[in-house]
Amino acid sequence: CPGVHKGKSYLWEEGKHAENGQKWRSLEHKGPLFPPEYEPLPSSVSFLYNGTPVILRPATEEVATFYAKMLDHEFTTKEVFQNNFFTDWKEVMTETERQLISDLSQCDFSNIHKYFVEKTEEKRNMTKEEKQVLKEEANKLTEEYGYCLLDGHREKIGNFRVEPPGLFRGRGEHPKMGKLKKRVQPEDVIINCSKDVKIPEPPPGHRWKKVQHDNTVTWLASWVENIHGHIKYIMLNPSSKLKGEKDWQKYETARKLKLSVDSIRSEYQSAWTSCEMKQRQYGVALYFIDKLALRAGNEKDDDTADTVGCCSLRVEHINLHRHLDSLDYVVEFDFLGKDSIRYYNKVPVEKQCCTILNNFISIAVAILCNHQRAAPKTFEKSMQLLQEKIKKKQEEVEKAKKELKQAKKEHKQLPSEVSKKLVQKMEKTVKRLLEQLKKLQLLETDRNENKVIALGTSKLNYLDPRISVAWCKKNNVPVEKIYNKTQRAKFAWAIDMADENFQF
DNA sequence: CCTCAGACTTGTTACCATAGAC
DNA sequence: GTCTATGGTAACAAGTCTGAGG
Repeated sequence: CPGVHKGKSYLWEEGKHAENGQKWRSLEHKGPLFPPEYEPLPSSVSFLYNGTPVILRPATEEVATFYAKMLDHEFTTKEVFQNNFFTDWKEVMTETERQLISDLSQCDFSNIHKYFVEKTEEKRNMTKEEKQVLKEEANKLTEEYGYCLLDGHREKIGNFRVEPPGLFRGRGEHPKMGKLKKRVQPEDVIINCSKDVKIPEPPPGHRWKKVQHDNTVTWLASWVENIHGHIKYIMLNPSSKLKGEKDWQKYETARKLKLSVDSIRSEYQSAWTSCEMKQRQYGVALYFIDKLALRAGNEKDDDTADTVGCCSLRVEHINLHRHLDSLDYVVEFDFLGKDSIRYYNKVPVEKQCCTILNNFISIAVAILCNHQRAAPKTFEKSMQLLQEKIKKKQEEVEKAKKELKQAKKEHKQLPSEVSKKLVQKMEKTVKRLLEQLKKLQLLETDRNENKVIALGTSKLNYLDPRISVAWCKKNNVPVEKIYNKTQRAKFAWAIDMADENFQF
């Protein structure tokens, strides 16, 4: 139980740390453990191209072994995997190799594959004593690299090894499958530890990218991975005090949430009736997260598998049923979630929720349909003019920003009343231009939406004008703002009749 | 105010040791 | 003794979310 540790109040410590974001006071470790260097294949094991043995330089051969080891897996038969692999492999090749090896289908890795299968077999057949020796060596490494000293406590590290090179697999239909995950060098690694301790030694002949002493973060080492350009970290094991306390905190938050869950539920339910689309979306999304425990669903990069969560669900991911399996108002979910795991569920929901969803879906469909409608001739032309205006304004903004930067620089170098005035003037100009740009952009989206949604028709024929009039009166908006002269004439009856309390 | 890098959590899978079945 | 099921854990991919900085 965190919080009642050996007479020390971790609660108090946590509170103290939390104030300025400090995660530790002292941190000492030996740095990450690197995978062994590549061992070239024995000369008896040959790679064949077009049926003929070809000797590859070690770097090229290494990448070939990554592929060869995976030959048993289904994914090496996938086109995306093969293309990505071959592209990256060719980049490692020498010019001569690249000239020769131009077609993956002519590559025969089977000897290499066989070699590794035999090696695993050999390892499996080792005697008990040999296995024991290996085990002890591994233990020694864990003992040496697997622990750190955090605020005087010896803590287990979660992943003390740098990830070895290989071919990226990814999950689901990942567009980057088969790409080469490059070998990480000490020169790529940032070390994080405290100032007053022994700094970890880089492997002989190498240096670290950087050694820093940032106690507002919990990681011991980091590097940038080449597939997505994300940062990878060496962090503590979940058994550590640091992780444990964080976990505990998480559940405490959940307990607090319990106290306000009723008000949250009534809040999102009332959002269902909001006149704002955004609010209704918010209300339904939160309802699903609450009812079905869906993940939030953040925005994703394009070059990852197409998976979604609650907020990134698309029209094709749900089906609405008035009746299904003797139930009313059923939402049928079918989508790929985290790790490309399929989520399939049929959920009866409140009628109101179903109506809103239906509404969301019909807006998407309407847009789809309206796209095919020819826009008025004058529309294209006026939009073009508007876009030119926007472009011009953007250039003006850029120019003004540059001038502002320059003015700031000059003011910094040689501050004077004149230079200060200039900076202020430029700041004003930039602000004004930005506002103008925003207005133009707003106009553009407005016009675009008008194009597809054909608001005019609804406004004149389908929407009871008394609703709009009432809204105007209630919100002190002049009716002139929403109806022009002709429209006001047409709806004179409504303007006269409806007060702010009108209910349709 | 918004974006996005960075930090951290969550989840799957591969691998391995071990226990029980045969 | 060998085979196989099982459970733990290392590895690492794939999420979430926050806060610094433009």
